[in-house]
Amino acid sequence: MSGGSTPIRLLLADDQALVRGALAALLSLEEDLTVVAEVGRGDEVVPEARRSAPDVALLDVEMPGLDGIAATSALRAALPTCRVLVVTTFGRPGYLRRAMEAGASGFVVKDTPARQLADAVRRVHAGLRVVDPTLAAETLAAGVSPLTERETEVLRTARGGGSAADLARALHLSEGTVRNHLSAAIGKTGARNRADAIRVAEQNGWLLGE
Amino acid sequence: MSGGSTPIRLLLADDQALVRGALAALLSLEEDLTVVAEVGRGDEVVPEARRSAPDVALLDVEMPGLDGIAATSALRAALPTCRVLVVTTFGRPGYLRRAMEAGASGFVVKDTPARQLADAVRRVHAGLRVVDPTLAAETLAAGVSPLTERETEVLRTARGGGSAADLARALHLSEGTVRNHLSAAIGKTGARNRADAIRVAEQNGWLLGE
DNA sequence: CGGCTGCCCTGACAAATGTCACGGTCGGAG
DNA sequence: CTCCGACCGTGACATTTGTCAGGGCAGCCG
Repeated sequence: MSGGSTPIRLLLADDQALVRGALAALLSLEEDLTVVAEVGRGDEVVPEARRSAPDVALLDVEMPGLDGIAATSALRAALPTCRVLVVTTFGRPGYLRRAMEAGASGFVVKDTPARQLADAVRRVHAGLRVVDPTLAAETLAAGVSPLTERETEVLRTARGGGSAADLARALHLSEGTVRNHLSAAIGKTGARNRADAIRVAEQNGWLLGE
Repeated sequence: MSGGSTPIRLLLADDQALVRGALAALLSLEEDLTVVAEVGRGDEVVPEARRSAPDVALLDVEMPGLDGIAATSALRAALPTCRVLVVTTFGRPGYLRRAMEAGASGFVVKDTPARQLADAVRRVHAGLRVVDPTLAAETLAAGVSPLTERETEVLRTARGGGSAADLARALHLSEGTVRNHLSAAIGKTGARNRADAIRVAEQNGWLLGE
């Protein structure tokens, strides 16, 4: 199954040190895999990758410094030969789409059995694509974001919890305009509240780009 | 440091299979530790513990079926000799307090370096208490919940996102009363919104007891 | 060009949310 | 017993939020 030649070099990126170390232990059990680098922040991925030249990078989505998706783009641009496998905590439908668009070769949720991870790494290294089938179905169902640019921006700013007047000031808009965008977003997401709309949009990954 | 006699028997409970397996791999590297059981739901902890008789149980807080805190109580009641080490994703200040009240011997966040985990397990097994010092400080700062029982209940129900009228119907109260409790909670949490108050209360672990 | 669509912006209006003052009950302290 | 404080419950009131109709501006197609 795995040649006895040079092992696959791995970079791990996860903000939770315990999980990172545990994954390293798990993957190191495989003879054809070797962990050459570990980082805890998204903005450390590219510098560390330049130094250690991994074959495959395992990136978490939720990370400080830089989004896992953004880190994927940056890494693909900096080291095109390095494949990316995104390993995320919870399978927000839109994350998969964004990750693939950013150049990831695989997408795995942390619910999957541990034994499958090594196989996923090998498949990605071989140039194949790896996706959770059920998650892929959900992604197709969720579709692309129906929100317009302004609506997304307003909703994103509204996460902070300020009042409509605050948002208006922050975005240099009239208070009524802000409320109108919010209303449109509420309608499109099928929510009842502003808070509800934020939840739905976040769950679908429609608020990503920082 | 560790005697060559019988190893410490461990039970792992975490809803993310990948993390669970990775932790098992990490801990199995230690000669004096052995993982005898793994479960993915809170309500499977006690039955599985009865069967496998572990010395120490590592429980995540966020789990389906039964809260990690509640699982701690249940496990302490069922097998008093089994120590509990709570290993949680994010260190909500109030979680620590609740976990200790429920009978946990230790509380570790997943940000801690992987090498310390095995030591934490050994300390817990030896009858010592293990807590993250910075988290302990935060917990004291956050203090006990200032919310009254009704306020907590209303806030907890409000998480679903319904309108005040919905809450009133669900709780058999007047709509005005619901708004009043909400208002009190908003004041006590220092929030501006209902949504804000929910966030703050959740972050401090004041909404736990299901 | 004229018509059309889609997005952005805005103010007026209705509905919800948050605040306030008040009354009732229970338990402990003086 | 009486007072006092804490909690619960309620309605009236001001503020905020969500909805609606409509105007302005770009791009696209006939």
